[in-house]
Amino acid sequence: MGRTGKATIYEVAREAGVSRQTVSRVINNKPDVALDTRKRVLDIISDLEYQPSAIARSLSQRRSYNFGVLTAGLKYIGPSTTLSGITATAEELGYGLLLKELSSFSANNIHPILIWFLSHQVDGILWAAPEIGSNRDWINDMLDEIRVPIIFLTTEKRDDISIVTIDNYHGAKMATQHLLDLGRKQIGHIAGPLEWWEARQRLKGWQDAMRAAGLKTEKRMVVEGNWSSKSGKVAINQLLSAYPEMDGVFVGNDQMALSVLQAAFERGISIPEQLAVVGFDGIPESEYYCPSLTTICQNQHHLGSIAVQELVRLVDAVNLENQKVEPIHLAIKPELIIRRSSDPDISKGGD
Amino acid sequence: MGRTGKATIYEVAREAGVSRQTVSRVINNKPDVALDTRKRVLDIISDLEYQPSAIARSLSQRRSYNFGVLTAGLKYIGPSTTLSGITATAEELGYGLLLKELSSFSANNIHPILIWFLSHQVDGILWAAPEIGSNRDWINDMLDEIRVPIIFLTTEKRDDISIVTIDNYHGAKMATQHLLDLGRKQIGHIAGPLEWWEARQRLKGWQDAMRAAGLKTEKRMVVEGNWSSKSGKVAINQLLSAYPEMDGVFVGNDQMALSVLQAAFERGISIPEQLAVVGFDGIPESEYYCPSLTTICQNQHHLGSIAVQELVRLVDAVNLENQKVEPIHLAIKPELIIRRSSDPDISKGGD
DNA sequence: GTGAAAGCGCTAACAT
DNA sequence: ATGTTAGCGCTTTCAC
Repeated sequence: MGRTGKATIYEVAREAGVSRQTVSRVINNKPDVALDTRKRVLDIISDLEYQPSAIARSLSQRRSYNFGVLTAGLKYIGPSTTLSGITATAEELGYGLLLKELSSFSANNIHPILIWFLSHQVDGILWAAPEIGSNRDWINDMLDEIRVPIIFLTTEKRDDISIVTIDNYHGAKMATQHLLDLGRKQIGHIAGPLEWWEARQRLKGWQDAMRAAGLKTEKRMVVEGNWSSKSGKVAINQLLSAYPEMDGVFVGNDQMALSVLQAAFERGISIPEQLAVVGFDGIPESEYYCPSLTTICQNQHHLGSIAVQELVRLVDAVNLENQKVEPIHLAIKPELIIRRSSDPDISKGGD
Repeated sequence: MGRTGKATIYEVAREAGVSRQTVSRVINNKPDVALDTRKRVLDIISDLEYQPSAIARSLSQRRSYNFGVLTAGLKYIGPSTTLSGITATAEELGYGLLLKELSSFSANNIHPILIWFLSHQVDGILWAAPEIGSNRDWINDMLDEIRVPIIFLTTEKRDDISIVTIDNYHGAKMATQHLLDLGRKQIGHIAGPLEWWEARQRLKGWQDAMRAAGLKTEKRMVVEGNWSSKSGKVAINQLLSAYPEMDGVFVGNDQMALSVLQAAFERGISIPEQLAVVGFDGIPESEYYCPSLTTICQNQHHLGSIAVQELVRLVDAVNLENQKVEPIHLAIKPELIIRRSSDPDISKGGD
């Protein structure tokens, strides 16, 4: 008949000879509708190709069954993989998603985004942009303006908010310890941009692992990159000059590690014999580098998925049980994947 | 005062001693409000921390200023880069985004997604999932159910829908022609999964360029991969056996090309001297491969951006000028980036 | 089991 | 320049 979405609950009620509430009960699968009434209504609904308006429902019910998601740096594989985990799990649990992306990582005009989410009656918010510089400062001022549960990903621990993150510190320690276990003692580090909390955690993990092994960490052993392969190339060249006796290097991410391999190749440095390399992230390509890359694998898809699950729990707690829940703090442990760039005994490449 | 979002237009009207309509005029920046009335209302608004409800506005206005975006494969860099272009331009042009991701590329349960978008009063839809197998078949049945403008990305041309895409065919011809210009005559191809329209276009570009050069294309010169580095490794090994005289290869994407370089390295095949390699995509890392990779660069961020711009044009045309517009067909030309994997005269690596 | 009335928060179309 | 009326399409509450 009329095109989908044209019919309203009122038409259905009229055609079925019942009231709008009865139709409402049917479409929401509520009890207290006689079996044959329900059937009659369902028939009319399919006849009329009736589709309830989510907007009207949101207005009346004062909730939308949607979450607001704030992301940043979608063109990088990490954030987009996390988002992918978010979409999959939200779908599974019956929630839709409103998406905003920060135009720059350190953008500070947070208020309009929050307002936009809230004005759309989101049931909860996922703050999936990384913590950089002072881009979490707004929390102090605005936390109580937010009337819905909110979960922050990849954020330094604080007691007043819920956080789900990867344990970067632990991952970095594992990476460094792996190099130490291989007998390396001159271990450098190419850090991510230290404005990033994650980069600082990884640096700290390297430092603490070195110190725990009785080795000292000097300034010249660390160079800061910006996650890009390009910056990695600059960094490794600088590091090789400043720290020529280096026999192992923990690189802040796999992209920068790629450039370390390229530089070594160009200079005739053999990997892993002369220089053992460990990356961080575990991107799929890392297995196909020359040589394949030892790395700390963080499952960012899982991160997003867990975050949604926890957010749903918070929302349910508030709505169903009407109880305020304690903030959640989860840190997912990453995993060491040993490949040829650190261990010569590993077979040559992916196959 | 009350927490943000608590106050309604009614409270503001009462406090300011005007009607709701006047408040509405103020918040929508409409004319016909006296300067001092406007000021008084604005003061009350900021006193009460009033925030209009986007939901109520959507219901009443029968539009939401939001677009529905369907994506797929966010964990891959292509789709997520496109999404990034979409978010940036949507933000710029004043639109919000409702996001859905297909759980698998070839998923066929499209109807619920469409219904979900429409029930949320989206002003338009961006279909940003790639065309694979028969996953566009639904268009025939459902196109007239969709009451809003819709733009398809990366879709084979058809006259009844609007399409914005990269010109894959042209890119593949450029890649192959580049190898021909270098004097190579034995040129193989590692294709993407041929279920994908893009993969078929790239295959066709290779074929046509070869034929135009008077060279014949045989079955054994082509191996099908699935875009992953892993599949690329299998493919290049197979190709080297079936087509040993090969002196150039056009690889369907950069990830698979990475494995070609790894395989060549392991077998002692020198690149580009013995085998010239061209990839497709132009991912940032490709510059840092060993050796750096010649590739066809497609600007997917721009693709997403253009798609949004065109969608806004369609929406405006319908709303403002109330005119039906002809479907749009745009094909963005990709760009050849020459690096060391095809041309030995190029300097060594990124620096 | 079912229905009537009131309302969610806003805007379009008309008054004045 | 401002106000009134009547919705937008649904759900909640309470009555029957």
